[in-house]
Amino acid sequence: MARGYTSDERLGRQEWLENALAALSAKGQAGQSIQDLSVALGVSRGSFYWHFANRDDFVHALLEHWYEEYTAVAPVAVEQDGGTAEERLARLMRLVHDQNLTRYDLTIRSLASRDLQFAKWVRKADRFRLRFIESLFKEMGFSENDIRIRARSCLAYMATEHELFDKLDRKHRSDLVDELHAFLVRK
Amino acid sequence: MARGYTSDERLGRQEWLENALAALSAKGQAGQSIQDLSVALGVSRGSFYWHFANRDDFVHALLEHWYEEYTAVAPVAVEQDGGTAEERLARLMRLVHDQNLTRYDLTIRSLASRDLQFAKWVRKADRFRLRFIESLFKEMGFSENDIRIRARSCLAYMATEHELFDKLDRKHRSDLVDELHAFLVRK
DNA sequence: ACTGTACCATACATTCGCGTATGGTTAGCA
DNA sequence: TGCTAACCATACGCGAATGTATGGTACAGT
Repeated sequence: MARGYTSDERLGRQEWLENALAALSAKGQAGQSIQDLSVALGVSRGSFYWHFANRDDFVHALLEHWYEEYTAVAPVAVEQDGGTAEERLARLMRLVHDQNLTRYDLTIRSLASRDLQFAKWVRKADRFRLRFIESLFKEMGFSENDIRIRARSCLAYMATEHELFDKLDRKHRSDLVDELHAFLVRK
Repeated sequence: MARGYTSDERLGRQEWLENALAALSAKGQAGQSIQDLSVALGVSRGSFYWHFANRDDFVHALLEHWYEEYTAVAPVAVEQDGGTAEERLARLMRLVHDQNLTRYDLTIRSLASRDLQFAKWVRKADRFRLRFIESLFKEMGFSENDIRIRARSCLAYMATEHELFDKLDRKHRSDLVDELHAFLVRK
């Protein structure tokens, strides 16, 4: 009683998902209960059960949200500005780095490991990313072998640079992305 | 009562840790309760609490076990056979791939995300791996820039190839490691 | 003013998981 | 044969988390 809503504090389903992603990644494996998530978003568990039927429904929605917002968007944004394949690859790498699009990868993979049905979203994302990067190297005229190894190097690096190198030296992480690009497109 | 032990079924602490790693990585985020772990190892929770004081004690021991058995061992095995830096890098990459030394990386990182104290083991492993790989490229005579980018590419690839590429095409994963080596040491 | 819709809080009931206490089984050793 | 250490099972108490049921607030439309 007498809590006094302001419409700013009320959440839609998309806001729930996006904020939950941030909360999950921040608090790690702890604080992943519905109670903890709710208080992190400033609401009660009643809000959660309004938007989601149960925990599995929530996780499934979270995976789909992540796939759309953090994987599917990148190639679209990169392709619409045109340019050579090298330029588009450079823009992709800069985009992924600058927007930190892989920041939730670990959290998502950890969540998805609970269930084979969940894991499908992750494999779908992996396949999608790899196919797109490979298409860029193919357009540059590399051999099948070169396409495979360069695309996979690029994917592995971009998917883990945040986790692996953030704490080691965060100053030059941005420059390293550009240098990696030069290294990968070298004939 | 009347269960009838055979000494094969009884577990030491190290066996507990090693088998728990496998169980955790197999069952994912689910089945990570002490109950689930115990039944996966064919014992009851009483066995767990004989070897470990509580859950945190177990996780801490698990991280230390993982660091020693899956990270610290590799450079030792590689260095003792000598050879050029290129040969040692090739042996390292083959060793990590063939023994699947990074197979528990994701599970470990997920566990370590619970606590800052836990996360120190992961960062220690990341630093250890990177320093060793960098030392090999340094010995090959690469510039500081080349050392950074090649060592990081190597580390990122080896740490994730199992997760990223296993389901895509497992037939050629082994060849890809050799091709990556050739790509990374190219002047 | 009235009504429906969207969103949220709170109070249950129930199950789950943790940690402890206690007793039991085996192998080795004297 | 007796004793001890290592290892395990089971039962118990308790707090935590899940899902549900219910009532309440705000807003938009009429």
